[in-house]
Amino acid sequence: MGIIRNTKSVKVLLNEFEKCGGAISAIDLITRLNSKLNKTTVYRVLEKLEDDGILHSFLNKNGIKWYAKCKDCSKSKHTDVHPHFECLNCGKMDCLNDLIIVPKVPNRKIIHAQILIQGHCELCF
Amino acid sequence: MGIIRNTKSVKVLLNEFEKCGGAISAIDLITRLNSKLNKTTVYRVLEKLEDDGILHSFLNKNGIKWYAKCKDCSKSKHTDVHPHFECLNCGKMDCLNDLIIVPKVPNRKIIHAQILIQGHCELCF
DNA sequence: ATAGTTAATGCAACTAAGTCGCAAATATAA
DNA sequence: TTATATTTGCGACTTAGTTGCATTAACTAT
Repeated sequence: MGIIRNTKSVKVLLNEFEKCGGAISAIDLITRLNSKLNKTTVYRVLEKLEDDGILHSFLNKNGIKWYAKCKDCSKSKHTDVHPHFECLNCGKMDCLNDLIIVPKVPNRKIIHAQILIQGHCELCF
Repeated sequence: MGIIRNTKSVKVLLNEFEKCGGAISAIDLITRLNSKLNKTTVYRVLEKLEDDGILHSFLNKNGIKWYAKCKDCSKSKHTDVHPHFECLNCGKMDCLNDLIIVPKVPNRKIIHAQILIQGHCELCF
């Protein structure tokens, strides 16, 4: 999988992340780009960009999918395991820089971890 | 909110958690109990049991809602903030006992945190 | 540059988890 | 036992995300 061709859709989507700088939900992207791209295309390109280590995805407290740019990930591994912060007031999502120490769990093999911290952001403080 | 009347639905649902001992997804409960309870009722009673601090809910990696019994929560506060472990092989979900130290985030008020650890469980090890 | 190949796109129809309104049933208090 | 208010079941609905397929566009080799 992963991005093979440098299409208009890929450019449009990456540009959106460039402009905004932070995380964006899939549905929000679909709304914003609905004159330029089809819903299905948005979902498919996001998936590929994630496979390629360019974006990473995570869910908010309602199970809605969000995407943000990766810092140091590649096709082979997503090393970038950081917590996400969800503002319960305005709904904004941020990637936090802190690395999380995932506790060892006896008799279990840990592959990945997702940490969602909820509260009020700088603006809604 | 919260449970007011001691109805059949409440007993049936709590009994299911008693039998199983662990976490159960809402859809799984609906399937298991579909001869006894209506889908809407299941969702509504689960919500009330959560309000009452008897159950807590969390999402798996696909955004599917799971419920499990609380240990020391009440109507007024859900203190029980522990990580959940999702087996990527068999789909089982477990509550882990470890308490997680949520990192402080400058300029933000932290209200809650959700930690989902993914990997292989004891059986799928 | 051009034609041929293969991947990407758009569209419409679909899936599935979860929600809502309302009438009927049932638990509790008086 | 009756009155009242909550709970339940049902059907219809909502919405994020997926699928199949025909069309279009990007890349490759000539």
